Parts: sequence; structure tokens; C-alpha cells
Amino acid sequence: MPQGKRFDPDACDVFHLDAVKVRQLRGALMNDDASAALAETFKLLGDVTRVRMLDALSRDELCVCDLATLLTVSESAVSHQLRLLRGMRLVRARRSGRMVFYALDDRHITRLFQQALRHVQESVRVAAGRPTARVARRR
Amino acid sequence: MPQGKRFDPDACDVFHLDAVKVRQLRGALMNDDASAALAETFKLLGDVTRVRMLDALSRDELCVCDLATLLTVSESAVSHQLRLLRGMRLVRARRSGRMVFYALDDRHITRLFQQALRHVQESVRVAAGRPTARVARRR
DNA sequence: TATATATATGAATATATGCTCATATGTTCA
DNA sequence: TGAACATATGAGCATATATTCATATATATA
Repeated sequence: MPQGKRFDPDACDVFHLDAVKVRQLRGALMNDDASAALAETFKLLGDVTRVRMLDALSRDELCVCDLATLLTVSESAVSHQLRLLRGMRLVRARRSGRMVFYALDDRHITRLFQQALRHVQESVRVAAGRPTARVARRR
Repeated sequence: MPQGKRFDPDACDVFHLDAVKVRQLRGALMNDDASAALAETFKLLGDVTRVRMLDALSRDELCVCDLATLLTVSESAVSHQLRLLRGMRLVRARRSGRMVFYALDDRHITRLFQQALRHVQESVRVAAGRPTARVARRR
């Protein structure tokens, strides 16, 4: 590891891209707010329980109890997760007597799910359908 | 908390949905494999560093070093993350001499990003641009 | 072959996160 | 008002995860 040649001692000697490309890239990258917001959103979707909750809520409005029973998760756990989802405005709550009904509050989520599902299904297809190519690529 | 009435002592007394609806919902929900795969994918996207890496790679093929320098992250950290992304087939590696160039290996990712960005931007717009409506909606 | 460079990876650590348990809050009804 | 119920929430715990540091592997070149 060479030192003193760059501001970042951990970085390699030079950019292997040409300067123009680098500049273009630097300018093209999304800003920090955007990447942070994206990561935060994906993180929220990156949990099996929440995925299942959102899936259920995308079909029907549900109270906490029904949601918990339907998914076989404790009501407390569901409630905690709903709090997160509420905070990020993915679901909205509607009180009716003692019960609180939750529903999807974002029309993008369903599409996002579908898009991701397509990705996942394709991955599975590729992994299963082309074992030779995969092994061959692995040295 | 009443006990003995249901298999799940933590659950409320009854489904508040009717039996038909419950059956329909149960059948409509995605299966466990799907929800697990979805969550796994979203989890992979739910990290700022990886989001930025994928963003950069969506514009151009990059070697580990350039990626690290461009994003101001250690090469080791980048390498670790690339391993994950490779494992999930979101990026592919191409060796050229000592360097290894990485590129997006999934055409869905970019769309997923765009979709999520739209969601995020709308959230921001709603939160910032409609204070009255937002306050009104809050209770 | 020896050395330098680029990347990969294992171990350790600090932090984040999801769940449980106990308890609080809010609502209905006797 | 008090009891029962539905939901919310704080604390604690166990696990997961992102980064760093040290070291290993792979390639190029002298």
C-alpha cells in the first residue's frame, strides 16, 4: 500500500478510469440524501415479517390482531413493526372503537414488490437452469 | 388476555374479518419462499454503501479501487460488500490483470431504484409540500 | 524468483435490529 | 366508575451486520 501519493492512503495509486469518465461519474451519482433515503426505504422492506405484513395489507385493511393471527406473529411484534411502517408512511392507521385498522398508504409499494418479485424469480430461474455455466465460471 | 379459546394465547378473541375473507386472504398471501426471497433482496439494497455502489455501477463498470475512491470507502469494505452483491448476483466480476472490474448483473435493479426513488421523492413532497394536509391527517 | 500491486477474506468489534416481556394507554360496556 | 379488551411502547436480550485490521491470494513486472 503506497502512501502519500493521494489524499486517501487506503486508495490505490490512480484512477483506472480516465479523468473525464471520473468527472462524469462523480456528477452523475445520486446525491447523499437520495442514497440515504433509498437505503432507508429498502431497509424497511428488508425484513420477512414486514414483507408479509405489507403483502397482507396490500390485499385488505386489517386490524393489529388479525394481522398477528394471520401471520402467526405476536401482536406486540406486529405493533412494533407497524410503528416503523407508519413512521415511514408505508401504512396508515384508522381507529374504529378499540381496534385500529391498518392499510397500505403507498401506491408504489405494490409495484416495488412486483418488480422485486420478478427479479427474484429470474434469479431462481437462472440459478436453477444454468448449473453448468455457473460452475464453469467458478474457476 | 383471555386464554384457552384459541391456539395462540397471545391473539385476540376472534378474527374480526369474516371467515370467508380470512380464507381468501390466507390463500392470496405470497408463500414463505417468496417473502423470504423478497426480504433478502430488499435487505441487500438496504444499506447506503451498497446503494451508492450499485448506483455507480449502474453507470459504468468499475474496479474495486476506483469504486472505493469514488465513494470514499475503504477498499476492504467495498470488497466485502461486493462479495455480498456477487453472492446475490446483483453484480458480476471481470478480471483484467490485477484488477477486477465489477458491473451490474441485473437489469431489474435500476428499475427498482427508479421505482423506489419515485416513492421517496413523493414522500418528501408530501411531507414538505403539504404541511396543512399532513397536520390535518394527524388525528 | 522477488517485489509491488490489486483484491479477497477471516477475526474482532461496535452498532443496529427484531423479538419478548411487562406495562401503559385508549376504548367499550356493564 | 371499573372491568375487559385492543393496541402501543419501553427495556432487555439475542442476533445480525458493517466496518476495520491483519493477512492471504492473485497478477504483473523487474
